[in-house]
Amino acid sequence: MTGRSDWSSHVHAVLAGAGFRRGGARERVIDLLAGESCALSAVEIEDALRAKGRPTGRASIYRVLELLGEHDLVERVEVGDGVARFEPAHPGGEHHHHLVCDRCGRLVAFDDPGLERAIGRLSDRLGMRVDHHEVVLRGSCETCG
Amino acid sequence: MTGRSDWSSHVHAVLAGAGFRRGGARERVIDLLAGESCALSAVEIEDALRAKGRPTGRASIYRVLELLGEHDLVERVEVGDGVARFEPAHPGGEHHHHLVCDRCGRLVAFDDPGLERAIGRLSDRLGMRVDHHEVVLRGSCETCG
DNA sequence: GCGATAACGAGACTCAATCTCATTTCATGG
DNA sequence: CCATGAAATGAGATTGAGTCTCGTTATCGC
Repeated sequence: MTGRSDWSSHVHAVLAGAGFRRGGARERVIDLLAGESCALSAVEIEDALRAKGRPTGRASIYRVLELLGEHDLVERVEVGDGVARFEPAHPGGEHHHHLVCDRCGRLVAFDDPGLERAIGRLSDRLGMRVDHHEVVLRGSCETCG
Repeated sequence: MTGRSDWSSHVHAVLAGAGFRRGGARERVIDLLAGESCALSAVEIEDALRAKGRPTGRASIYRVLELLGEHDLVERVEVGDGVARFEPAHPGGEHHHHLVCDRCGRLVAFDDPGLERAIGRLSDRLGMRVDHHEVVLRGSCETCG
């Protein structure tokens, strides 16, 4: 199992290896993401950092997220409300997908090996290189059920 | 196989059955969608209608798309560029998903029974009602391969 | 036709996301 | 240890998809 601070050091290792300097904004965003389990939007990150007394420029937050995304260090999740959310991407490749509750809007994470296998077989059949996939289910969560 | 004008009459039947009046904007959007195979964004619809000499208000286009969506007459597709796209949803429930080419941005449609079965089994396992699902693959298309 | 009301549309508005550019910070070599 | 050039940052302007308002227009049951 890949832990939280492990992700953080993985991120630092990758970025240092790619020749990037360190910077305050980057550290703050990485710290925050490392400690959050659910996906956060850029605006939520901005608000959370300000609330923690570590205000950070909007442009920097988007820049950091873009950088992390380019290096496959975060996963971008879009559930149809026009807002992009981000969560740590773990090096092993294990990942999960999301169910969006249409009643309360809550985001529920799940994983399913059968689904992953089906997508793997599909990639082979299509004969195209598939680097990434995202599955979004819509329905109602246990609370709203 | 469900044809184009078939979708159009299905839409009219559903809306008439639900007690909606007809209106110019609605007809224009439905006509356009019925004739297009790929998913269109609201802005693309606005531009296409204006180009065809049938200019239609933006608010009306969004209203029509929302109405069609509420009645499962269109499928909303989001591929991560922050723009919602819409395409006719056929009554049988058969649908497809999309691969987005990261090089040229092209949208390629595909369907896969194995994937649908995996999602069906997953819904059962989760024990939550799953009304809808969307799968987006990212990679490179045949042209860019 | 007439009237109630649904449908429409011009344009103001919201807000996530992007862009600009001046300032600050880093890390390297002298 | 500090000068220096590049990278990183951030305040604020800008963009653009999407929403909202409200007065006007069209539909359809009577």
